[in-house]
Amino acid sequence: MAKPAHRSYSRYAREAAELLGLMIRSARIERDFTVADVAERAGISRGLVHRIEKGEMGSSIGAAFEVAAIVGLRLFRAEPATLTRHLSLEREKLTLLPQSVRTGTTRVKDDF
Amino acid sequence: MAKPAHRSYSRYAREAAELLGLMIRSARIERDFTVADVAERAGISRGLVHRIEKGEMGSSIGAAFEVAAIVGLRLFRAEPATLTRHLSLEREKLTLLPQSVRTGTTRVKDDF
DNA sequence: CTAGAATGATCTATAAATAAGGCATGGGAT
DNA sequence: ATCCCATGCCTTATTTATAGATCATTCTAG
Repeated sequence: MAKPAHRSYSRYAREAAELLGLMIRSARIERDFTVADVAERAGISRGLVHRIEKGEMGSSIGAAFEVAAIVGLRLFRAEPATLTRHLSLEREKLTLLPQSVRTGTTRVKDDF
Repeated sequence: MAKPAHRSYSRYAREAAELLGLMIRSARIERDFTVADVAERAGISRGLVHRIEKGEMGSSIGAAFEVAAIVGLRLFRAEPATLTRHLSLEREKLTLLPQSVRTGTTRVKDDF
């Protein structure tokens, strides 16, 4: 069962989503794309593009990032090629970290 | 009717989602949080946190950004306060742009 | 090596997101 | 001012994501 109703979000998360939406809208307008244009290109509905631009928390990551890509918005301040490189670096970084987190023992921080 | 099936995404969008997931996982491990910890704090299921970290395109913006906030990941390379300021600036910027895009006439670019 | 725990994956119901269409409004061009 | 079209916002049917539980696997600590 999925019990939820209306979820609560932190201010940071809400503002991040709203900022993403506004940046998408700016980029879209600067490129002279209509909402319908972007929707068709992304293969999603006009309404969804609209909701993404409004920063609604329910829209999917896939749809939002696809729209961002279409309007030329650079996620993570990175060009496509740079993004790929960041990805490789992050993958490497993760191999150096423990693959599971030990929680019960709080030893690392306060065992002195 | 919603007709879709499996959507296709651009490489850029897919890599951005994967990168976000990996960065979340790195931040979580560095902070010694377990997946279950983060799920409880975010008010979502353990499975969803896992899918977000895998960069699956279907997860919601709200859940992903909330998790990012919890593990201390800075979205858009901005601290919370900075993010709020960026948001204000972006709002202002948008008031200066046209509120609807004229598409039919291709005049702007090639009318010389 | 063993034990315990975290992770990863799968399944079912339920909740939520999405598509599609229509309609009202407002902005922009003429 | 007028017309046209993009935008914004509903509603409904359908698809999809999510919760929650369970089980297998992999990691870590001892």
